[in-house]
Amino acid sequence: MSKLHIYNTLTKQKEEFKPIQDDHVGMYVCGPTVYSYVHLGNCRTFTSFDMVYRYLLYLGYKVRYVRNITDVGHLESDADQGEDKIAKKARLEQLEPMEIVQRYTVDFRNVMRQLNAHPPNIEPTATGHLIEQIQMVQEILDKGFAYESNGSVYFDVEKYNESHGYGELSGRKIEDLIAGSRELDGQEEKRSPLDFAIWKKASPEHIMRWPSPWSDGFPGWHLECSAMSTKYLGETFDIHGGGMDLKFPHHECEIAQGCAATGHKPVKYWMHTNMLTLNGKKMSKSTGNTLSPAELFSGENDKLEKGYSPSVVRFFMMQAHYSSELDFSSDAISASEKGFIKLMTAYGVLLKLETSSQSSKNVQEMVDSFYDAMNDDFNTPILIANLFETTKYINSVHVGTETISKEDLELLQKEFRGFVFDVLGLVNETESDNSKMDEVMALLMEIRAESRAKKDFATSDLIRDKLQEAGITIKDSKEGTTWTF
RNA sequence: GGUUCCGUGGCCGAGUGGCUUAGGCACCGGUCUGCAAAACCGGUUACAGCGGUUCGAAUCCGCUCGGAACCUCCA
Repeated sequence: MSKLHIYNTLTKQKEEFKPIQDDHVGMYVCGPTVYSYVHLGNCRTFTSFDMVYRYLLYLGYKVRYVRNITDVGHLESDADQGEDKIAKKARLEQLEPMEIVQRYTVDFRNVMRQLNAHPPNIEPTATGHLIEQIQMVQEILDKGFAYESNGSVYFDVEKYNESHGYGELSGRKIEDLIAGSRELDGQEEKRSPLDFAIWKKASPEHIMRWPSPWSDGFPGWHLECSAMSTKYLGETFDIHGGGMDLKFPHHECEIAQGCAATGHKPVKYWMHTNMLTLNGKKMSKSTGNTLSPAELFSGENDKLEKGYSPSVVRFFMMQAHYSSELDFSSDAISASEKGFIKLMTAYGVLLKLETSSQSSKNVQEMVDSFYDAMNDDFNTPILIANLFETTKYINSVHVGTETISKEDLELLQKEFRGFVFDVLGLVNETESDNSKMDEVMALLMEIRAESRAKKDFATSDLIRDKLQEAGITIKDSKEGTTWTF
């Protein structure tokens, strides 16, 4: 069988995945800034990494998955003299910053739970790690890669570049960056426009502030991830993930901070997920081009005629590779819903399949194809294509044109279930565990069968049509009648 | 303006040198059915344009056109 390969955005090639420490994997993913409700684009990234996490677990790795909550520190812009996003929103809404943080953190966790994403093993917050961040600022200062200016501390990019090379991840050259940098207000404290704050002195009206050796202030843009990933995963860990839009400058700065503080690169495999677009453009809070999960699930929005369940949304996302752009549209999600139902129906059939002395197809090869797809840089669209090929086989066995042995059936049930539910993280929403409902339906099926036997099709069709209106579909076959939502 | 990426059939979306007619949705025909639905079998539509490399390119190179991300917070 193939081995897991990951496309490393640092080296720009697929590499065999070899954890630093035996079968233990450390994975850090940049989480959301909780200053407003998460939108579907945010969810795509976290759903993609949830799939990565799930597959690593499925392969038997012991994974420590850390995903932060950014509740401080991202500056609005340099022009704002360091006004904090959280603090700004707080003033607008007349709330305490931590109240804002709490509200949107709860919303975020709720949405991710609906999407059936596993919670991370550790979900650290920036405000909970001020001491670690201050220590890291000091380390970088001690190593000579930062300087203090008027109470703020800046990372010295040009000095760092002399010994380490800045821009490796994003493919940028420092000369180009200098040439392309814009003159902005409030930068006179910096030696170079490329330098970035790792500690920022708070202006008098700034709400979120902490004491430090340099000033009452707050940590810089990129420092929290470096401090927290180091604390929980060590100075060098296996996988660091995030959205493509974080590649520069955020992740570039993380690499620089890590190298400056410890002398070596912090991450072995960098992974970046691509954007979910709406109308061909990136979803963005600042431009308002967004669709919220709640709107999508309920259907209460001006973009869709109906709502789609979280599993359908998840399936839709999994039908594209994580590194490709994915455009959201009503037609696309609608097509995914039908495919999703087909897959779930096939799973139901798989559980009840009758066995023969031998299989008419090579089931082991099918199962291998699931692993091969995922081992090739988590290629979920190929996995799903292979699952649909298997679906055809399952249905053929059901109608008797193909056969399966007892051993193969057990294997296929285990792995099909594993990849669909454990790896892709889908939920079989068509499943009913309501025994009362089953009894009522059994009665209706019996009445209908009797009407059909008496050729009273008016009654049988009435039952079928009314149930269809209620969202329940009847399927007749030689073995009897079944029903699904 | 700079950096990077993309452009696949009616729609979504894999594939990156030769055999995947990927897969899903839609559509058409057939089997099954009291009629349907589902399922199964079969079919239709393709690699943005132009030029080059090659025995051979959707896949490599160049140009043109179109789109996206980053260069300011952003998943």
